[in-house]
Amino acid sequence: MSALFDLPSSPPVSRAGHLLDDLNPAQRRAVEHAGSPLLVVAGAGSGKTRVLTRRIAYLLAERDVHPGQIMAITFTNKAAAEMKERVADMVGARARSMWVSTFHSMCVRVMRREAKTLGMSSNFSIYDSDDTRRLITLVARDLDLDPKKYAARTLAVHISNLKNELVDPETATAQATNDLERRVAEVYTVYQRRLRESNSLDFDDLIMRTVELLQTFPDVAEHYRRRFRHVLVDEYQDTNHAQYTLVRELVGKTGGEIPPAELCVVGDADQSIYAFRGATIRNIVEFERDYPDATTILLEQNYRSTQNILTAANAVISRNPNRRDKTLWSDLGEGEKIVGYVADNEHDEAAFVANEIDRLVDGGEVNNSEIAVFYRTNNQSRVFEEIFIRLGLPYRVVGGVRFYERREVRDALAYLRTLANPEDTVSLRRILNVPKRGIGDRAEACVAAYAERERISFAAALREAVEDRVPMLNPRSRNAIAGFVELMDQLGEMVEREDDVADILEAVLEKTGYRAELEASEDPQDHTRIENLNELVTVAREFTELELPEGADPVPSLPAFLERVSLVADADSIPDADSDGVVTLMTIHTAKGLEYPVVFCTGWEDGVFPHMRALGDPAELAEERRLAYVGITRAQRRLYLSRALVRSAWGQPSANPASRFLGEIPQDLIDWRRVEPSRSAPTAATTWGRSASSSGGIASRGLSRPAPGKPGWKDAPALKLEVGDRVTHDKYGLGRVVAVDGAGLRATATIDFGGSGTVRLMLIGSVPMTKL
DNA sequence: GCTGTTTACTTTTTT
DNA sequence: AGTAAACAGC
Repeated sequence: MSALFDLPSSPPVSRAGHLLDDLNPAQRRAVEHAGSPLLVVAGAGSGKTRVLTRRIAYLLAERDVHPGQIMAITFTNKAAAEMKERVADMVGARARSMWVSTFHSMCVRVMRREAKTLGMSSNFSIYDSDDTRRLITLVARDLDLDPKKYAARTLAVHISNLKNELVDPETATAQATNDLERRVAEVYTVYQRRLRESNSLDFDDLIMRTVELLQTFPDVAEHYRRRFRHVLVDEYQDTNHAQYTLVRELVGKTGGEIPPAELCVVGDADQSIYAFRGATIRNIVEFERDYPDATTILLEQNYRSTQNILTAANAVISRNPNRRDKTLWSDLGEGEKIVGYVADNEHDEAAFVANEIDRLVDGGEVNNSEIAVFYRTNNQSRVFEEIFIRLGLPYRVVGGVRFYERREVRDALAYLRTLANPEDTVSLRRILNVPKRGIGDRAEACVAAYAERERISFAAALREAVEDRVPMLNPRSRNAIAGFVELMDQLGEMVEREDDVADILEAVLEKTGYRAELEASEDPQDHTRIENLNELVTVAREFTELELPEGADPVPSLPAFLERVSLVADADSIPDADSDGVVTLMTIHTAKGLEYPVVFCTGWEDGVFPHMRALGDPAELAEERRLAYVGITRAQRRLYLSRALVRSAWGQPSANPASRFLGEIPQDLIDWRRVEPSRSAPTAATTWGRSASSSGGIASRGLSRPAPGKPGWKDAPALKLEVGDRVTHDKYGLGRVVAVDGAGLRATATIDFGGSGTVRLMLIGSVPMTKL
């Protein structure tokens, strides 16, 4: 870009004025603040990105900061790219020497550079959650754990949590107090060893090991502290303990060799919706305690939504305990009322949404791309898709099964990863017999056992197998393995020659027969798979072509491509507001950070939203409420809230009470288009499953579940309860059933007793409780 | 070693 | 209802 901006001695004062001109006083203070650590509490829609980018531009223009001294950390690649672009728009090409990246890619960058220090090779693979789960499955099998009692996924979650807390395997072992914890520690220990042997790091390792690096090697830490004098962190409420520590290590301490870097974090505790992934609100809440001389600035003016929408959002979020008081306001006027709708069932709800979209678009008020439909869980998208297809309403679902998680894409990438890092055992074993080439479980186990015994890598053991040094291996398998090794060697030559990734990938698909197998298949799904693979080739092709002309980057394309692919999820696929005239469907989680003129927030039912799993736990319920807050605040002009009286889940229909969050919104803000039929009116018994011709009353009480085709209850619970039933308990008093689980002897009900809390009770035997 | 069948399990998922 | 992984039988 313009060379003008590259001159260090030209920070015209007028530019600074320009940088601050259109900011409100709080935003301006956040941009100008110098010295002490700064916390910007930025409510939804309060111009947080604008503050961050302006602050960076201001540092460069007004405070003589060199771009190379700036590190800005985000959570998504999309956010990083956007920030980089917006800064570049203001300051030009100088922006290129800043580090603007996600936590993970920042750590990869550091780890590649310092790999040797930690005894690793810099071509390490990065394992995503699927690879992680696979490796844990292998480890658990080796340890003879009962896969039913210790599911790989559960173990993975526990290990991930330990890593997020920076607990190493030794500490985990020492701290384990019960059977589960001991098992987890055991698996963790072996898992970590296997990762090391595979020259691989999982997502959590990227952070944890970088922290380890900085803490163990002061000179390394010092190098980065000298370089980065300004650290900015976006979405601070989403940081976990490891990331928090990483930031502290980067910034350094007062009284150290080097004065601490200037830290600026931006976030909103009310929008923390990733606690289940280890994010802790503590980091933002306790910022002032962690950094005693910190300054806090509140951004409360919202530039996105009308006041009615904000009032509703404020009302809901204010029910959360222990929160810093913050009230969003807008000068955009009250705006339209929020529209409420009570549907008979989920189909009815979808039909309402579709009709309403039709009406709004026909009226010329908005076009499809300005409309979004949100739901709590991905499976709720189906009904909307069905009706949108029927009506010919163009839509796009964001999220769900991702491109890079598709089986065929992962298989292809596993080949590439094996070629780039032969020690990557998980990838190697994934493709060992894909497509089928006669190397079955039996043969694989033999090789694995041999590798383990000889303390060599799986890849090395395969080569030994070709030489017939692996015992118990039948000759047929041996030949199959020889063929596989030969194939990989051929492909390996292309890697040696540093051919383009796209060419290597093409060769993989051809020589392995992967594509041929799919082409021969009758299954229509396999047709889609071929298309996905072609898409992957295109991505690879674009990648090489994109990298070459721009940077004088002599990096071979394979490792670079793999890194990009493992760290770039395709959340970029969210259509721009002005793109192709399509309605967007997604979960509320995915919607964070986005905004739409018209928002349909659906499924406001206790058990759906808030989710059933959250009902029993105040902390989880608070998170659901933040989710509600996020959902509401995505809307600019029009907000619709809907719920269904009956919704089918897991094949069985169930009647759900209204979401408690609905009641927290001042009712005068809501224009109810349709309400629940009055309870007192005698309602004809509703037939399950039949569609909404009747008034769609509440599930009648006492109507035991008709189980056609299934044998009757062998041990019927003493009390038959349905979600939504009201009960009175001798000890807890009045309550409402929020969930029913299990059958017969194991039937339990989760009951919200209001002030007395939510309790899960067995329904067997004499229950001190009566149904009202 | 491969394939068809049964069984358990289903929240959210920036990397 | 739909899936993915474990299991049984060829």
